[in-house]
Amino acid sequence: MKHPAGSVWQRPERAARGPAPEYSRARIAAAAVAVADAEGLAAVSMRRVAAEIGAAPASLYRYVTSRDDLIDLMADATSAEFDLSRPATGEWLDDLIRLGHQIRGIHERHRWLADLTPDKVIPGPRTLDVLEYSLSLLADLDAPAQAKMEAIVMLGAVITIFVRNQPAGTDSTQADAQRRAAGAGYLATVLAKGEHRHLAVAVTAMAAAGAASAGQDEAQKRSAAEDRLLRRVLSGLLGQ
Amino acid sequence: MKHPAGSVWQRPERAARGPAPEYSRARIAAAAVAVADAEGLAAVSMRRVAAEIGAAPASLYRYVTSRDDLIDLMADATSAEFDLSRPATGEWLDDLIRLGHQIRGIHERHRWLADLTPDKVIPGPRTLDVLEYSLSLLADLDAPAQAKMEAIVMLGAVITIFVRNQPAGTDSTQADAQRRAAGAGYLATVLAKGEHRHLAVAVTAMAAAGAASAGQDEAQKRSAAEDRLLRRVLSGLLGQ
DNA sequence: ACTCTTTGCGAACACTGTATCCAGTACCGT
DNA sequence: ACGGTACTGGATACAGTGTTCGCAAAGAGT
Repeated sequence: MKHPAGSVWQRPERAARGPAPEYSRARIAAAAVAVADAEGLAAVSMRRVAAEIGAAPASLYRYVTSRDDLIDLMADATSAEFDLSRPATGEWLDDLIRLGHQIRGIHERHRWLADLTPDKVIPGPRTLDVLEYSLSLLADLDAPAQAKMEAIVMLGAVITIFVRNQPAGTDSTQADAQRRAAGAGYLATVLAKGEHRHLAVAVTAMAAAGAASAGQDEAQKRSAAEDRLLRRVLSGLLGQ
Repeated sequence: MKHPAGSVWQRPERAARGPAPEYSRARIAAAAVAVADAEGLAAVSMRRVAAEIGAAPASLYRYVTSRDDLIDLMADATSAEFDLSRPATGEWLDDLIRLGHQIRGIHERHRWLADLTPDKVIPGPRTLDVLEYSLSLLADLDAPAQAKMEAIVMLGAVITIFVRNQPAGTDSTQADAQRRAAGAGYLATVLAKGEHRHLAVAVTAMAAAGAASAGQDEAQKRSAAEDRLLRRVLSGLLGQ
């Protein structure tokens, strides 16, 4: 066999025989996360991460069978930032919203998470713990297990949308910002032609709302609006 | 200036002077879409698309300034497949669901659409037409324009999730399927350890539902379940 | 007919992920 | 104690990738 089968998580981190590894998955993942936080997911190349920890590029493949594996490691590393200690309060919607706030915080710390395709990442142990915790918040709710799962997936998806539509603190990559601006420019020229009546009013409405939330405590208003939207979606999915 | 500024859509397709272009954006986009349909988005490289239309790799850059531009072209090309002729019926929820069915159909024909990051693609003219049409379906509904926009974005996002969680007809790439299987394997070993009670019941429930929809007319049931979920989400967002 | 702009393209650059091979090392079973 | 074994880190190489540059040819406008 060429590669030891299965995901990163099934392979033992340390081999039975042979010299002690010089690095570790955790250290590699941390380095990769740091690079992604600072320069975006595209900057996370095997060579870059290897250089960051002082290793040769090919050495990483002793810890990881592919770049996808590395990204699995990164994703699970962020899942470790959840606080899963707070038990269910009995108000499942509030609990879910609170969980949403955690997700949002983590997404803001690691904006590259929004670039991941959720179902291409193999969930690691910490991610599965988060999933278990999320479901535990809904344990007392009388709903089919499938609906609960859907609601949790939805929670993540909606928050991803929130984060994406939020102007990045330090604007992602310069090229990305340029593309965004180009898109806005084209939209303006199309709207100026006068067709697209409904789109025009929607765009101006959204622009007004965006300008309103430019202030600092206006960010709270935006957050409140997001909470309201989340409540609607979740209670639409799970509510009676 | 190095590059003519702005998105693909603002630049004129044909230059005023000089020889007539040998190819066209439409033809390039069509070739790229064909490649993506058959072999996935990763197979869409400049060299590949160029070869497909019988051009040299560097020639594509006369029509497109980057691969991102090419993908903009591809995305907008799929938007042309919408039927925007059917006017609003007065039942906005039904109209939205019908629109959802169109989205779903297009996503099934072009599974790579699920790999796109929606807000990194600059919407082209056809996509803006679809947006205008979508909003027109909600014209008579008394709701803030922003909420309507959110609902439409949500509609697309939910359907993307549907499509992703659907076993691909001809399974995407072989490597992708292998990773999926690896993930399932790891999940099984974790669940076997006995912790993750809630996750265990959820997973078995989803597996049972998945097995049930293996049959042919059982696919209709799944579709019905999706419609129900969509209705809940949308009426949760826009309903009174 | 002449000029200019634009086209198509060969070649090259700076990357990327990854496989292969090799020397050295530390454990295991004897 | 000591092979043999299984591992480690790494140098090198390969097949791709997106993209740029410079240049010959060719069509449109004057």
